[in-house]
Amino acid sequence: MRGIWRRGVDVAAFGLGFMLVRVALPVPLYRVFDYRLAPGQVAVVGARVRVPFGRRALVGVVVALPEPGAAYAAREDLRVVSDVLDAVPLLSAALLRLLQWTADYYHYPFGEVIATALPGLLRGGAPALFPPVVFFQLTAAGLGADLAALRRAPRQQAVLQVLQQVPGGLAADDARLLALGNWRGAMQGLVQRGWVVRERRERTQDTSATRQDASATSATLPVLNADQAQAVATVQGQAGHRVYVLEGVTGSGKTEVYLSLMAATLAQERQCLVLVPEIALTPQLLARFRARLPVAMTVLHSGLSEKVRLQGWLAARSGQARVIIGTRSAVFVPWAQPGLIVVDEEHDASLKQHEGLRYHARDLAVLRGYREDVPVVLGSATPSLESLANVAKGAYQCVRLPRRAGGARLPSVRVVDMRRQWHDEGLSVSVLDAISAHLEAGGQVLLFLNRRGFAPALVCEGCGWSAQCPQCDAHLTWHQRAGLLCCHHCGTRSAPVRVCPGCQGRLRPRGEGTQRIEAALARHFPDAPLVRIDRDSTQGREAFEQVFAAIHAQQYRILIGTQMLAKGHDFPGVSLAVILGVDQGLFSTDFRAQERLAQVITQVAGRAGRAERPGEVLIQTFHPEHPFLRTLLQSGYAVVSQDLLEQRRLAGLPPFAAFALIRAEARDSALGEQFLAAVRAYLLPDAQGVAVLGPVPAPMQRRAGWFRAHLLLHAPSRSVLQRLLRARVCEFDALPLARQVRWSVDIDPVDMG
DNA sequence: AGCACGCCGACT
DNA sequence: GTCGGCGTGCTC
Repeated sequence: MRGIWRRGVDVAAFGLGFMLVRVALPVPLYRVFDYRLAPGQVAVVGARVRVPFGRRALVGVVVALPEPGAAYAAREDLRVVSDVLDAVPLLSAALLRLLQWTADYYHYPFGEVIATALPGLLRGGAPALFPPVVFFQLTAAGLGADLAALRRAPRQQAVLQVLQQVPGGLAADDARLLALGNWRGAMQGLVQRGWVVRERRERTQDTSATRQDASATSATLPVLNADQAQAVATVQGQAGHRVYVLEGVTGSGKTEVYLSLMAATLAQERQCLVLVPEIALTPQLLARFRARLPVAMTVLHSGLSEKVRLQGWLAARSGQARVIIGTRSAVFVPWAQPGLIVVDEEHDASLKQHEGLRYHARDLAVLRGYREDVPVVLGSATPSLESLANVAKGAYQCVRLPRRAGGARLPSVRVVDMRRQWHDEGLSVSVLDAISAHLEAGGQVLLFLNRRGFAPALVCEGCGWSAQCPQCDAHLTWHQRAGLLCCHHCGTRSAPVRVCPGCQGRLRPRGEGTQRIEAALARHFPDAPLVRIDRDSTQGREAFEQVFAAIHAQQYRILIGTQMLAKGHDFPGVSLAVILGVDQGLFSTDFRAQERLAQVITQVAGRAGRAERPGEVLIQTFHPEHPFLRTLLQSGYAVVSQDLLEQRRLAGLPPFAAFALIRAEARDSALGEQFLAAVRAYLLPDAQGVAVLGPVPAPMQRRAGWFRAHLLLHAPSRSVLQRLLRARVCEFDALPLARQVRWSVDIDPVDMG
């Protein structure tokens, strides 16, 4: 045997042509595949390989090097690796183990888990190198050129000036160029003068995604108040892995605590990974970090171009990016020097992926922190019941910031009883009066309603008919601005119906969406500039940024919006927050509805009165006596969440039990349930301790033309549940009807719909 | 998932 | 007589 062995058994090299690699491929199959290496090929665990698979070629990742041993004789038929794409592991052994665990826990094919963890370009086989970039460099003539000669071409002058400061040349995506705005025309002019040459260059390090802010040349450490200092000391007092729940009321300065912990981590030459629930939260967090930490940072989320995403991913992997800010998929990003994981807004349901590999980024962050022995900080003003239960168990440690920073007071919260007063288009007199008082006092007013459109239904006055989605079991939402009926479940849009098709009666919008509230407010307060912020009004990220800048500049006095408005943003000028549409949350059948309602009320309420001005919060409801609302208002989230936890414990619901939801959908109404009946029959003989409930039609049975059904598995613990599912989910495909339905397994489902 | 093979209806 | 429907079988 003439194999080359480096790093123990991690390297397979040609010897007598019998080296094997075990490859995970991006196919929905619960297994891996063995291949032979051709003479001369070398592959390491974690490297990508291109292999023949059936009639096609696929890119997979080497996950093990099986010993040929005595079994080799039987394996001469193995196919041969076509290409080894990485000379060094693209994915470390530690990351592969995390991905393997993810595949096992969420019952998803390993190869597909790996594929979701890789940037698209790497998945497709692109080299793991920073993409070449266009460089601009001065010629000798350009170096000696006189700036004054360009007096009549100020843009060229500006570009030349920048280039003369950087003799090595500048990349087209360099911050110093981007800062000039529209520089391309001017650069072209300089190229034509013969002062600049344009060339493509390979690069070994990222020059854009990880760019560090030139202004933050030294760490400006935050000045912490006593609570913050205590929080930081608690986390720093213990080495290695621990999970901390940083429970900080809105305005208490959680970000300052993150910054402090990050600065200490960076000082130890380690990297920081910060996860946020939404893309929209990354720019402001990045800006705050950049202003304070003088290190290269990168952002990773699905809104980036493939090239930029690859750069960021590689920068994290190489250690060039010292801070990585990302949405949930960033939990899988490789890093060279693990240091600290922060999960911001850890209660947010967006951290759970709701299709494909249905992982929870917070839960995986905790596991990853454990595996890599780094602290994990879960931050929220309204921690999830899961995290609070872990605190109660002693598994996580709670660190509190109970006061607003800067001495700001918490807002006063009042319930407005809708039954006792006149209201207009969903706005009560009390609310209208309060808005007018706050506007007069110079404050901004924020109204929250988690429903887009003008009205959630269009109903006939005569016979009660209402416009229904042809694809879903749902009302169409009336969008007055666009003049369209829209389905919020499948995206169908249709021209409005003018009269009732049954009785020719008049149609009326029923209920309120943000557009209707906007229209009513515009009528009541014609002089107050108003802005609506929801998915319909604020498309694209720059639109979002611009609107927020305008709000900060007090260009708007009234803000009306959906959760887009409620998540994590600071509005220092807002003195009144009004929360509308809480009632459906009070009586929802979803066992998480009250937790979510408590979180959203607390989060929106936190938007009011952040500075010296005391804020006011109004909650409009037809059920002011509801015990949940009373407790929330009298005692706050901390008490309500403990109440809800106790209810969950008594009812045997998560986090005191483990759920898995098996979903199936088909074009034919009965197939999904029939398939799930087969799943049930398959599981039942070994389901001791696990309640198999259903199959039942999903709460909204038809959606986008698919009939949906569920099977709910309810176990006293995750391990009991996993014991049943292990080695069984991978057999579901062999059950009758499996090929005629779309099925999926959702472990720890967040959305039970 | 792809991509083949294989056996029954309406078309040049 | 073929083109083509999607059932089912396999992928190292």
